[in-house]
Amino acid sequence: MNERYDPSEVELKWQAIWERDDTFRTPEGDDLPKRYVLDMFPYPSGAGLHVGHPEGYTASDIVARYLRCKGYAVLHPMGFDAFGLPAEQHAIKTGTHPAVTTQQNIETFRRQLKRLGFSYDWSREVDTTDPGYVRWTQWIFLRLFERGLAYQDEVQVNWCAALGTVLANEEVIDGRSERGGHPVQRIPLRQWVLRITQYADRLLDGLDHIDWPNSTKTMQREWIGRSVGAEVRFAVEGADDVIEVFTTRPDTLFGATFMVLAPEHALVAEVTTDAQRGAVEAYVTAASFKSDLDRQQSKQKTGVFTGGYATNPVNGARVPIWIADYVLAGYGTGAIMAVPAHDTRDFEFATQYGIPIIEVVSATGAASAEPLTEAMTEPGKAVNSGAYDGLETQAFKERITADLEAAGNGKRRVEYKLRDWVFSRQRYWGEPFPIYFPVTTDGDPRQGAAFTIHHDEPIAVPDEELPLRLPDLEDYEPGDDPAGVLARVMDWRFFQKDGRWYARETNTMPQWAGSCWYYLRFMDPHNEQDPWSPEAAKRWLPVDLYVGGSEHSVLHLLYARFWHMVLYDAGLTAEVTEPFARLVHQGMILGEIEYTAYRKAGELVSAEHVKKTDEGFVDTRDGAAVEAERVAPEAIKKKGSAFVLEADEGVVLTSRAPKMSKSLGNVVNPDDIIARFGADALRTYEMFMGPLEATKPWNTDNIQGVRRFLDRLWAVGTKTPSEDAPADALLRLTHKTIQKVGDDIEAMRFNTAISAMMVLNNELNALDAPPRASVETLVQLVHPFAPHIAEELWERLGHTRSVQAEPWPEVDPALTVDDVIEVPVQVNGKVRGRLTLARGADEATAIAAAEADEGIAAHLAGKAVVKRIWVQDKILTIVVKG
RNA sequence: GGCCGAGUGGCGGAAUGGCAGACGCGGCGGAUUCAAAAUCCGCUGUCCGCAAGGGCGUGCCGGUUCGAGUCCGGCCUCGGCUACCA
Repeated sequence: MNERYDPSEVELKWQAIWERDDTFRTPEGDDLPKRYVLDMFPYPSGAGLHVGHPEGYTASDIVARYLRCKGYAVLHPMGFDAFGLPAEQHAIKTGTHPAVTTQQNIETFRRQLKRLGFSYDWSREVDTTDPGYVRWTQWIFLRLFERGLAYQDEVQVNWCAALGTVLANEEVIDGRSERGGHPVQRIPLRQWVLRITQYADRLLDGLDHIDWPNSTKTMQREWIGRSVGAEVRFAVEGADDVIEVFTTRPDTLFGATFMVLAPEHALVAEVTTDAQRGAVEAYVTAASFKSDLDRQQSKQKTGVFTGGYATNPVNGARVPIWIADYVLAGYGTGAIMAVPAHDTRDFEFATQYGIPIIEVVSATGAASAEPLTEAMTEPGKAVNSGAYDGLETQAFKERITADLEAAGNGKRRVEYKLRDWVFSRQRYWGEPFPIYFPVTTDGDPRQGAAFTIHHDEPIAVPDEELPLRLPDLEDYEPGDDPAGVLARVMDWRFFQKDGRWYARETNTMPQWAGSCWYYLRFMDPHNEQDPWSPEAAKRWLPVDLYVGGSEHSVLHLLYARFWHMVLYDAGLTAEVTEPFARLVHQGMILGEIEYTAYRKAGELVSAEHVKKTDEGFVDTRDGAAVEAERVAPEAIKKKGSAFVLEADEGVVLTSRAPKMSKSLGNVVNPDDIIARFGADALRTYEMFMGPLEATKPWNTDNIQGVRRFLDRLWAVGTKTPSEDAPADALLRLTHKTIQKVGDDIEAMRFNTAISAMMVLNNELNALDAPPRASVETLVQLVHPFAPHIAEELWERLGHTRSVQAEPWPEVDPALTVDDVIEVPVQVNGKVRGRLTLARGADEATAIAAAEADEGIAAHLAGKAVVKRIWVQDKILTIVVKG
């Protein structure tokens, strides 16, 4: 017997060898077929890797290693998405330059990733904050700018004057800043915006041709939110103004009993009568202090009558105009025709303010006898609609849209929920925009001379001057200028050229910028002439497998697709329209399962009486507050379908796995796990936990089981093997295992692949001298999962080159099935016996054998056989009666 | 409210419409040991039974089928995402 398995010794040894031999360098040339296997690169936070990271990374690493063995040239790179707020906030607190913090964090991440034995080609590492990378991010921005896809606009932002900063929606609570509780107002601020809406239809259509999870495609479709309807023009009474509305239900035009403008709508002041002006202005001001979030969360609808009226173009009816914040300025035209009978929101509003409700669609084609009690939003037949009565909804929509168009009162219109993408941030730690503006000044603005910046004349920094670098700062605190931190850096901001003054853009790009194209840079990361070469694009695009969390289902994946399409239009993507051909999301890893008991004033309360509310836990019987208390697993037993306290069986507990979080103190650190069990055990355990896509609870006891598997594998691999061919049964098991593991890797069912390997391992472990052929096959199969132990055993089995360089074991299909099989026999749906038959035996043989079987015959005795169903090599079913 | 997903032993989980519970954890028993850890072997859904054997079992109700964890319809519970988009 050889020495014990010491993971850290084996793992560090092989990591050094891989590094020395450059084992995972991407092959040059294009003689091998290619596969591009990509992970979503991490943000290198100060906390280091958590156990969620290695889950997706291990999955892709298994596929990458497997594909190399299958004869593919594999591109499997890693990098860092390193711009972002935490480093900037750290800088504000400590004065440390974000670049310094970022580099430290990257080093930690890189070390941790290497310690897990991932087969990345580290020579291709990218860091989005590296000026050599920023240069090309800026270069791509300029391509967008040239194409008219990047423009400036006044966008409503959450401005907090007290903090001197623009806040994200999540940072605003009840109209006040999350930090400090200062008032926050919606103000328009000049921003860079990307015209993603121009690509809405292509982004939608492209989804039909990619192998992505359905849920993700659905989310993107809903995010884009294409809806077809009509634009309808309502003339304002007593003025020349026209209010345009967008509606998906032009067939309900006869039921429009009021109109609503968003408080920000341009015509609000125009239509308001003097009598109503005070109330309207107060409402508009109040609305400007509410965030989108607040508006949506308030349950009750509010609004004010403007005093003005418009005319319904189809019947000349007089329609009162209201303003209300349930109508969003940013969608459609910012104005609606309200049809309370057939829209839930309008119904609610009309009911509240006593506005008439006119039914214009009914299921039967006859108007209802009773007043409606809720909005009827289903299609049906038109009523109360003049000449259109009786028309089906769909036909009505088409007819009236055509009629409106003919009369000049409207037209067909397509709307999207998707907004253009606000692409600037008032922060320091991001890519500066390679844009500057002419300045009018009577002196040197850096010395305090007055200046005017002509933002309407943006000028691109020439490509050859990129990258435009960030200035170094002493102080990263946001200032009182909404234009951003960089606006204070006068020496950087202003410069003279040909005797004229210019000012740089002081906004920076959002974190998404770098992650929108990193998969392209990986193809050709050291190219100094171009962001990547046409040859590289032709060789590697598209990404064949992209693995990452479903939290990026919409934004990152939509933005990256958008940029890719723009770059496609620029002729840079080798005619590949979609960047990520196949996408897989790894599931979340939760903390260990916890059991919770509840106490009210010290007394235990059974869980069925406890309900979680926003304030905490309460007793549903009297509404009293209840405390949650964690219970150790030893103090628990199962009773029926519930868990109860062993000491008091009347007390029902709840069991659930909470998310890992610092505040719960249940975060598992991969470094600790590697120290105790080894990287191979961690990798294999994370794959063994369950299906890759599923949310799964962590359980440290279970990793011990995987470690035992590796210990036994070590025992098998270090025994002196037999040079004889495997016995028939073992040979067949070996081939079945090759088949299963290969199939499972391709379908990314790693948990069942591991269990198949465990079965073979257990068989081999029972032998004193396991046959070499089977042992070597097992080591090869294990290699993508637990590469270090596999390399070590492969070497000990007498091989001199890396197991990664070996071709994947061949399956003999004839050996993946047995000659003699056991076939169950059912009588009336219950298994009553089993037959041992030659594979391929016919029905007559099976029936004869079944009837000869004593146990089965007993169930047939005295009964009439109604039917026999013989499924070849699977099952024999006999249906009897009587 | 909407969308997506999931409910199977004490636990994580297996099962192209064809033997439910593979594999692993935990538990119980045994071997080894002076003893323990580690390791190895056996048992382990549940109920009845000394046993042979049998009954019941995949959240609930119903359906399709010779046969349903799997397909269909209706619920319940949990999780994630999203939320007045006219």
